[in-house]
Amino acid sequence: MVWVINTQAHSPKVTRNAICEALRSDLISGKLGFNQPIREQKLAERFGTSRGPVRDALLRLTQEGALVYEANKGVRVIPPLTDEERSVVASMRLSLEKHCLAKFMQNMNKDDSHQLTFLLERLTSACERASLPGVAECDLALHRYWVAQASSHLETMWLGLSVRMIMKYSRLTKYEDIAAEHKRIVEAVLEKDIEKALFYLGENVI
Amino acid sequence: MVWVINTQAHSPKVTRNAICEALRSDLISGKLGFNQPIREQKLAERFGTSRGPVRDALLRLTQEGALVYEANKGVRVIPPLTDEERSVVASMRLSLEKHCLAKFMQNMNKDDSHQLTFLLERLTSACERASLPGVAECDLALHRYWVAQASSHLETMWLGLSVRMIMKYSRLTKYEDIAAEHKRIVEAVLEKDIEKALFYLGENVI
DNA sequence: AGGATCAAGATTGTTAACAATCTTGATTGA
DNA sequence: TCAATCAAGATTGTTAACAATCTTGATCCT
Repeated sequence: MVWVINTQAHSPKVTRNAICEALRSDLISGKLGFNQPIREQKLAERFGTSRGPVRDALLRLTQEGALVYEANKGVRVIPPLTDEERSVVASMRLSLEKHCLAKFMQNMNKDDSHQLTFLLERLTSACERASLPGVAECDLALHRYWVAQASSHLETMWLGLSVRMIMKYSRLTKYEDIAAEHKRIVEAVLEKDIEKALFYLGENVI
Repeated sequence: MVWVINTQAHSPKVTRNAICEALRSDLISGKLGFNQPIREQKLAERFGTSRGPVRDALLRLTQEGALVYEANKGVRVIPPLTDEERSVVASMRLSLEKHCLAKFMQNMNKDDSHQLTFLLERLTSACERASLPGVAECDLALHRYWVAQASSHLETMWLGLSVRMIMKYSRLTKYEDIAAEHKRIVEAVLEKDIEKALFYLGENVI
């Protein structure tokens, strides 16, 4: 995530996307409590735009599953998944991500390796700083990389699954474990050992 | 799906939803060709609203995966999934739907039975009429029923998976098979035979 | 006191106008 | 002829004003 929010009017292309990513980041890191209503006007002021683009972003996050919508009442943060729902979503995400990782490893080039190394370093450093928003975001960014490289079709689907999962879970895992788990995965990927990579991925995505 | 599209201004509450469902129906039934661009103004005229609600609906279908968006160029119908992608999506949908069907069968009441019978009849009749839009829609409506009853959280996710799948596939299956497959499933459900129901579901969702 | 009714404020829903961007096709120059 | 340039039209992006709906709290009646 390298988005820089532009409160000025210089690059209007990314406003919608930027609002969306910023809000998602807030949701993942738990800055917004469950069931808390989201007000369009507040966000419009925060991002220096009108309500239009804000509505676009909210609608998108709603469809992604991070927010729920009620007619004439706006959106609010979804209540957490039940354990049952969570396990279904996790198994879906795992099978999707295994497919993507395997496919990604077949076509991986030198630049991909550098990107992975970079993303892993970023995650490790966030874990050392013990910054929850940072960890959650870097974690997702790493996984997202190989999914996106494998299939842009599947990327949006993966996003929805992952955001829902991490909103419930990222509050109670140990930072050192996260860093170590991902180190194992990335090492296996760089060694082109598909079986090992998928195995460690399976341990990580629960 | 009992939505009645309101081109008049009398019940403005459902415009967004109505536009969304109508477009999805068009997409499923293949009225719009792959990669065909979708123009906001045309749709606004068709539904008798301004571009605002139309944009909302397009954005939602984009996130759902039926359309793709390019900055300043609007949306267009997604190109079909590759066979690889399709098999991943199918297995995700199957695991999601198996979970939901099992859960639904545990809590099923008398009204649910009637609904299922009704939806099955509707599907059968659509198959007899050999109307592709009708078959695709009734097929989805039946599956959607037990998913929605089991978990509204999972419903939106399921929709995205199913729409993508059916957009590629619904063009080349035999109508009699569809009716028969669903008859088997619903009968098993009404007999409360979970194993049998899940088995037939697995044969149907490919 | 307790509940119903109503009005004021807050919030979302819709619209139309305007701005920015892209596309298309004609024109120009070599 | 061919490519580059430019202008006109089409299309999307944004905005602000207005309409519809919901929420809140005060008032009134029993």
